Amino acid sequence: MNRDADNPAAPRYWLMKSEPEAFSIDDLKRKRREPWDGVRNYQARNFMRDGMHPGDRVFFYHSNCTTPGIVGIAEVATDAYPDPSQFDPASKYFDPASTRGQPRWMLVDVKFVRKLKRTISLDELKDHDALLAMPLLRKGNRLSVMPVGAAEWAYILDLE
DNA sequence: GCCAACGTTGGC
DNA sequence: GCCAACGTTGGC
Repeated sequence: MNRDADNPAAPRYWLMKSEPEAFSIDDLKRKRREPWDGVRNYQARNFMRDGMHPGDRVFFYHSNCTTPGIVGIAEVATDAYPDPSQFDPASKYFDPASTRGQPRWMLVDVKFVRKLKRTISLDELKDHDALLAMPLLRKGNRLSVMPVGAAEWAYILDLE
């Protein structure tokens, strides 16, 4: 995470996974903006809490589906704030160990930018040596929020 | 602080 | 639905 270290205001790039049956790019398009709730992994939380800022660009990735891959572009709309679902006993994301004084889980709002003209599938991404260093392509990786390098971002957009 | 058991993610 | 990979939990 030292890219753009000399320019903290430079836009950053991310990838966020969602299962389309739970929340798809079309859902985001319809709602235009959505709190990215339910992240319960510390590393993913840290990226949102410490790394994300309004204006950062996000690849929207569909996971756990027929054709996993990048399907659209979104934008970070807020700085991180406590995920309300952690306080809601009726939510499946409820965390009894979290308190409002010391919330454990943070989120950002994400807004729709556009769908890609086509899905750039995981299979296709794997075919490009320039992308092999991406955490997304590392075997066994389960992170749902991860940084994307500026060069990788541009490279992937060129595939579209 | 180790590590076995368990739960989850997510590709296939 | 299977299962590899990985994170978390909790007994000790």
